[in-house]
Amino acid sequence: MKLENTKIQMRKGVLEYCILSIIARKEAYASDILNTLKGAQLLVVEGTLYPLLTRLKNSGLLSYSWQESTGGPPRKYYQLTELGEQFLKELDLTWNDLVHAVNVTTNHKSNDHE
Amino acid sequence: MKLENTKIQMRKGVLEYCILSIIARKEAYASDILNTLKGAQLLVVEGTLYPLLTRLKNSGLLSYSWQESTGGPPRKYYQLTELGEQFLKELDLTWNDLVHAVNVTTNHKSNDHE
DNA sequence: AGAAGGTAGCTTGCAATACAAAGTAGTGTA
DNA sequence: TACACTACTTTGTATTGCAAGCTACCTTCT
Repeated sequence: MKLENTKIQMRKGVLEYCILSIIARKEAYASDILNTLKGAQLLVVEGTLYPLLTRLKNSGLLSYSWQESTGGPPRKYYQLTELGEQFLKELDLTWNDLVHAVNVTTNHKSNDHE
Repeated sequence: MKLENTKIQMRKGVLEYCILSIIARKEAYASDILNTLKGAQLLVVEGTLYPLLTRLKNSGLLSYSWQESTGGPPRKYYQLTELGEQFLKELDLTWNDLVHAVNVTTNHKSNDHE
């Protein structure tokens, strides 16, 4: 039972929420998102992100537009749709419920300040 | 994109942590565990719990003993092994890290008091 | 004694998602 | 043109929760 695997499993299911939040703040393309996640110690790889972005787009939560980059290939910038913003609000509540439920179950004292 | 599905996905990966925590406090059998989880608004079904308990036992984190019940069939009570207790300590940290990372990413203000 | 009801444990097929790895494509520079 | 870098995409694999169905034990009722 690898701790690293447990981290991966715990990460499952919350990435959607994180990614929608990142995009909600400011339209972003994949590398932006990966770097923001990395900055928060959430290490995610392309093979995860791209299919996820596609799923969110196909579900109507995201839209995208192509934009020229300053010196490389064009980039696919994503924005939240109206539906996406609504959904994100639900996810805020859902996440909060989950944290509360887990902390109650584990009798966990959160050190989180925010 | 169903919100209910998102809840399920978010739940994945944290149940192991919750279950180990419940058992760490006091040895328990499956229905105990299900009821405790239900009490914390974590609805889990037998099809999830039994394979999970088996996996944890096979990984050396849990041990079990059969005990007579007061009026029904015998029960399988689980306890944490030494290894299980060590692992749970790691999970405490891991969970805390994840909550922090997600809250940072989502700019989430936790309403959790604990 | 047998049936019914309740409790307890178990398994399997399916769906969803993260990872690892490999590949394609556009732009700029040597 | 070839190479390096950036950006996007896809696929096979592994893991885990859910839904559904099943077996088995104990007690009570007929």
